[in-house]
Amino acid sequence: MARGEWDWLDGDATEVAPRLLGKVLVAGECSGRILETEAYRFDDPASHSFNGVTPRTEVMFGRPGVLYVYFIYGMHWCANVVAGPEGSGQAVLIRALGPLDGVALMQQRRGEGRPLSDGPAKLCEALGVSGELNGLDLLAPGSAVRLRDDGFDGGEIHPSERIGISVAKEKLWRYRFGVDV
DNA sequence: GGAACGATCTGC
DNA sequence: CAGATCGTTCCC
Repeated sequence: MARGEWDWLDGDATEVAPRLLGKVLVAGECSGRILETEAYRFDDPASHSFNGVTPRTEVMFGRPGVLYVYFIYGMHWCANVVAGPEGSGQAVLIRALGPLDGVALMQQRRGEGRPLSDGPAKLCEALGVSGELNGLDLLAPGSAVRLRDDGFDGGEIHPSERIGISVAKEKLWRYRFGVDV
């Protein structure tokens, strides 16, 4: 992959997901710290990639560090970071952010009084992420959405069961910091 | 061509 | 706790 500090994205989703905690997701003037992730592996019946390459999952089988955005329940978008190795069909769902920059705009997009980014679809709405950004390179400096590492360390990471799935519920592939940050 | 269902959120 | 709401996938 040869991207220096992001080489670790080229690995199993269950290793990449905890490592994404604490990193910053930047979208235009808005940004937030990643506080919750879930891993979806290629051999995982809960993963979109489980049944192979389809028009939707094509991006999941692409390069690590790419944004995979999917549409769910007829109204919501969710954002993932493709993990590696390339062609293996793995991704990490971003489930929650702690708002950093552009909070006023995020609140405007979400609606007054509504929570900003404590859910996968909420954070997409807050950051203005939708299907047209699917396949974007999160590691390119000029991208509309990108990842940043500011050296933040949130401490201990707690694995738990993933949310909203009907199969493979026993896997502890949801990751959060042990203490609120 | 049709039907079932989904990595969610909201308001009742 | 159920409704909203439609793309994706699979089966006939």
